[in-house]
Amino acid sequence: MATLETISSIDTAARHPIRLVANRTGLTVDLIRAWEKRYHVVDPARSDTKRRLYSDYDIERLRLIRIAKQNGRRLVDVAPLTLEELRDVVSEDSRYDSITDNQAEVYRPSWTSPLEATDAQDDIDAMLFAVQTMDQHRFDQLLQEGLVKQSLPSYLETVIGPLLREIGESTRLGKLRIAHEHMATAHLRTFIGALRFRETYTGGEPKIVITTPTGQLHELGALMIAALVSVDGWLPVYLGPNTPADEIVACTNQSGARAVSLSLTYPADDPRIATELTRLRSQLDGKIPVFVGGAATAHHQELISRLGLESPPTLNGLRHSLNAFRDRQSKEQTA
Amino acid sequence: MATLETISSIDTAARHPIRLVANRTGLTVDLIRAWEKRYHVVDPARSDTKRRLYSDYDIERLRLIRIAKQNGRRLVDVAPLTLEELRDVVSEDSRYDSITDNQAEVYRPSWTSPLEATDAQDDIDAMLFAVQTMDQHRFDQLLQEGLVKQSLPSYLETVIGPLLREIGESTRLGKLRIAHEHMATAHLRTFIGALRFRETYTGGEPKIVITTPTGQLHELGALMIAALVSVDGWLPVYLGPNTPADEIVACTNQSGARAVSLSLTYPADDPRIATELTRLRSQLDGKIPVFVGGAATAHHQELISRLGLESPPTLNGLRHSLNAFRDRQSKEQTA
DNA sequence: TTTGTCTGGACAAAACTGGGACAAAATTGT
DNA sequence: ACAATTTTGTCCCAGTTTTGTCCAGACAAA
Repeated sequence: MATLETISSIDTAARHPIRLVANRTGLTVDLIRAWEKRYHVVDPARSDTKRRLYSDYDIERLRLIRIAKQNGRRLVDVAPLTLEELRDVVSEDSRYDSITDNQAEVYRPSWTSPLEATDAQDDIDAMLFAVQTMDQHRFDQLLQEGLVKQSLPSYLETVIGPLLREIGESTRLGKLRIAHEHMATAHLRTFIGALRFRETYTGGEPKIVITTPTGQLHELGALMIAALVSVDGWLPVYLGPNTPADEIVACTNQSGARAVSLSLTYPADDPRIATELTRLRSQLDGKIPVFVGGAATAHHQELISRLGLESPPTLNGLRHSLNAFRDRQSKEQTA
Repeated sequence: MATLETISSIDTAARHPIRLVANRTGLTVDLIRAWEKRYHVVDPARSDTKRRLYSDYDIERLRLIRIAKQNGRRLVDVAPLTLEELRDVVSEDSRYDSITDNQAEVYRPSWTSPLEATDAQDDIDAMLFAVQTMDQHRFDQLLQEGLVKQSLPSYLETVIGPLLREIGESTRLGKLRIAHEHMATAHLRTFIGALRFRETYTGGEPKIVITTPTGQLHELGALMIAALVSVDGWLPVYLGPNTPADEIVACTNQSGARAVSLSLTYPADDPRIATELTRLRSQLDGKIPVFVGGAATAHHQELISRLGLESPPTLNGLRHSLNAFRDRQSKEQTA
């Protein structure tokens, strides 16, 4: 279905110079040539002066191989595969990857490998510095580069989330100006928003309404959730911040969504949170679960459990709960 | 209405000397000539004494080629392309810049309707329908496709702007729910935000701080301005909505921006608009012009003229004012 | 006069190519 | 666990192509 469409849309015309291929794939020029020399990973056409000319097909191949390598495959093993086989391998690996991610969460609570830990903190520090110096371009660049190093879910959990918290904290402490925070927020909004388009849309995905309730104006948490769940094959119906409970209900009904997720961050003690959550739960079909997340959930534990809402402690936990819910549902349907 | 003027918003009249072209494109005078000599990148008209005279069209071409080069294209490959082809190439490249997934989702088929002149209203209606039916995917698709048909400035002016107004109006009249408006806003935020990345940063661009003052929570107008001015070689320092005057000043000073632009939309009668604008103008270096735009400017004409702010009536007007300001400045500098 | 632009050509830096070397990292064998 | 082997990323070289910059002398504009 989607695969066919994807394949057919890849142009086999050779027209891209090696530099552009390097840009797009994140490989170095040297490496691309080395792979060709040793394993004939690709066999680009040539210009009349022997310059390499790559097709979209070649680029896709290189991209997939790079990901496969990152997942632990050896170049010798993946080099001879066709594009379709590569796709299979990569998607299989990423499934496995996400499982180990979750297990890792359970097994090692906080002391993630020293390498990864320092890496993430280094990245965050570099980003904070870019924000402080108002170096927008550098900030965007760092955001992009960071994503290359790991899977989207772990990136959101280990880098973007902490970054957001540190920016908020620094602003409160006066280490950053409000203007810095605004700039960073605007760029993060654009960056995370763009992530959602990376996932494929086939039409069959279960939908989930994602927003923040009335009074909660910070949307980045909700947006992160939207990006995250689309990785696992949900289709987010993203409503931005500050949506009244009635509207969430109406939207859920009209779109046929099977779940709702809300992000609560600031202000944490807004009394509207209680009234909105209560109204939402009472008006919404009981079969539709409501997930809440964000820094402000801690202030509302009692209410949340009384209303029967779910509040997984981390993004990964949310991801887990959602997938479990979906699997349970699809099992019930077939039975 | 404005259709005729804006569609041909790229002027083919030849009148710019080579120095100005160099200033605007960030290329050197020598380089522009070399490109012409070797690849006929542009073919400027000549004065009666053989001076080169470039049109806006030529400038746009040169800008795009510079960006294409930066994306890894070779001059030989891009030199013979038409303006439209160049736009395609550049937007394709910047979309795939660094590592992205899934070609199918964003790959633009080349068979888009040749009917360039189809009424913008048709597009808007289709988009409104997609919003009403909560068909997010269709909405995104329409936004993308619409952009192919015309230049970014005219697209913003003839489609996105009117679309925003109609969505707002329809929501007020009850034809759309708040949820619909929220969904549309969220997708437009992502879409317009992504547009800014089409332009590349070279380091030499003059900066302009863009935001909305305290109390103005709608950021799309400001974001449109940011996308627009980056087309003309400004580097927007975008701060999102709701920024206090002090912070705007601080940001302008730290970033070394040469201008400020504010978007005023809703609520139009917020008294904070007056106080914030007054404070901004008094604290800001007098040499830095402040441009205001948006639906709410009409309510503050008297204040605006009293403070000496500029309020061009349309996006295109803003564009022209800004470029005139820059050209005036660069002339003063060389003198 | 002084400054800027024009043409044409020269020159040098940058980028690409094929080939190979080398060391770090991963894997295998014992 | 340790050494041997293989895999893999990076770098260097010399030769070619591509691309940016500079120069000289003539002319035009301020």
